[in-house]
Amino acid sequence: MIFLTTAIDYPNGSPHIGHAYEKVLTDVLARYHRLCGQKVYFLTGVDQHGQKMVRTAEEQGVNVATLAKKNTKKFTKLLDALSISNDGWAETIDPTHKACVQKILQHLHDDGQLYKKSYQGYYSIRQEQFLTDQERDTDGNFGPEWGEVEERKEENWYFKLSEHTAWLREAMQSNVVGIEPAFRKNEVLNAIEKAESTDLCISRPKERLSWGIPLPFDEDFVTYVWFDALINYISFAGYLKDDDSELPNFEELWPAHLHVIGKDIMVPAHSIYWPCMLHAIGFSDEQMPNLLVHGWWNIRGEKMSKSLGNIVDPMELVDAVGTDAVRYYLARDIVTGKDSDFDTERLFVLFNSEMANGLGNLLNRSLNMTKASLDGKLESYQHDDEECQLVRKSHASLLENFPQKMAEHDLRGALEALVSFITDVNTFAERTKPWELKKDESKRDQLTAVLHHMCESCALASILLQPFLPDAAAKMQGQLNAAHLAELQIKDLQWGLLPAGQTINKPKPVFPRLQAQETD
RNA sequence: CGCGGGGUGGAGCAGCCAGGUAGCUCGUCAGGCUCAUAACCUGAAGGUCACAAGUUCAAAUCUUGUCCCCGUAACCA
Repeated sequence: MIFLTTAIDYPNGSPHIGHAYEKVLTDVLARYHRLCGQKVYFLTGVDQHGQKMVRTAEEQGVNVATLAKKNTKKFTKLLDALSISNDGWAETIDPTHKACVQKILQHLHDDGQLYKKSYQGYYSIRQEQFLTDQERDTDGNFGPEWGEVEERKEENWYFKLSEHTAWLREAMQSNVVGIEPAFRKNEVLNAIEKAESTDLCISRPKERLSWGIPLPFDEDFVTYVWFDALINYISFAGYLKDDDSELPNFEELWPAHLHVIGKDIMVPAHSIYWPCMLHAIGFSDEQMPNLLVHGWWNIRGEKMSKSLGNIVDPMELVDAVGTDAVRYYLARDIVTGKDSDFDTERLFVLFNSEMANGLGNLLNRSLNMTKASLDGKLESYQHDDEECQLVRKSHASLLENFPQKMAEHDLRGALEALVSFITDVNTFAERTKPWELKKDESKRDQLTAVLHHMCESCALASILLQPFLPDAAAKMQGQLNAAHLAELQIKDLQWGLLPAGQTINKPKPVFPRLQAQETD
């Protein structure tokens, strides 16, 4: 079983293009694994607890639970709009999750991993954490990034993070916890040093924050939001579930094949806290998850921000250009792990040239000619020549390259391989000129061969496109009149997916060209 | 010397980890084709791969140094 997760989003506002990207990235991987014949469990969700939710609710003058519900809906709507195929849905206010978190806390408490102590120091309200001298700037002050800082003394519960850092360092160096891309690992190793000297405060006094999961052994406190949120990866995977629960079978899912996360939450949450938490709970090295850390979409070289007014709303984008174009662009124009520039013009250009003009047009011309000159039926044929062989060679090399790129999580590379194949087939059409062959009845066998090569190529393209653009792929298969293609797995793919005597359906553009610039 | 990322034809980027003819998309110029979504195909121009030194038979790729740019300042992916 391939267990894939995204980060769970913080619904104190509307989703932006970054949220959309992470979902699409993970969805493409999930669908690809399914295409490989693997069982997949794809989990995504929302992190509804935490002080910031409370503050946002106060600002808007609504009940925090109401706000959580309202904003959560925006995220589920986005999943629909993007055709995300998640199997599970994680909401941290779910009682099942709460029960699991409390069981884990109790276990850690009984195991001596937690202790209570009083701490006096400077507290950043915005960051919801106490500050140490390490956070002071060169002048000895706390910078503006911490917002309002006040001196505060309070008792809290701590997790003995420092007792696990030696193990973590070793685990990181030996790839027990895998991190992609590799260059991110250094950041983690540097961050471990800091964790060695500090334990993690995992509670917040109820008197000042009641919106959270109460500690089972101390009613005066609720759980720190990260400690709560990270556990979603196992709680919704069925860890410590009740017998009558409908959650999946944990032993089948765990460890997570990949936690797909953004670069901002790698350190410390996912690369320090999370492995140490699992280690403390009792998970072995073999049960450690892997991280796929993706980059950010910038806007014209600048960070996306509300103050700059350059936030890209994925819902508006889907409304304007459609699900296919958004999915295609997010998968196509970024190197997994790196940052990229979000550019609507690029979206138009790439989608129009590669999908509409390239693949869509290829399918359309192939079917039209098959319809017009062969009565829509691809009979068996004898003809073969060098041009046909070239197409089959390109077909074979795509079948080799595409899975390789996907295995490296290189979505862009996989799509480039697909586009390159499409170009080869279009070239094939130019050279063999089926529109001339049809004028000579004696060349009917050759014409059939050419059109079959074109349609066969479209059949393969439709299957490889499935993880990226499932709706478009289905439309292509509908026009090819070959619904059976959707049932095939990667290992089944070879030349000859369309049987002799295949009749095709009426062609209709699958990828309408995106028109002009959007009106903003 | 906090940490990290980056500097590649007009634009945007890949390639760098595992050195070996510099690649992709768009743009520009010229041509071809007409089955198709005014789409498709061919050819051309255009780069001292930031700079310098080093290692090597060979460096965009490895090492060292220098100069620039951008994050690390949540809106949080």
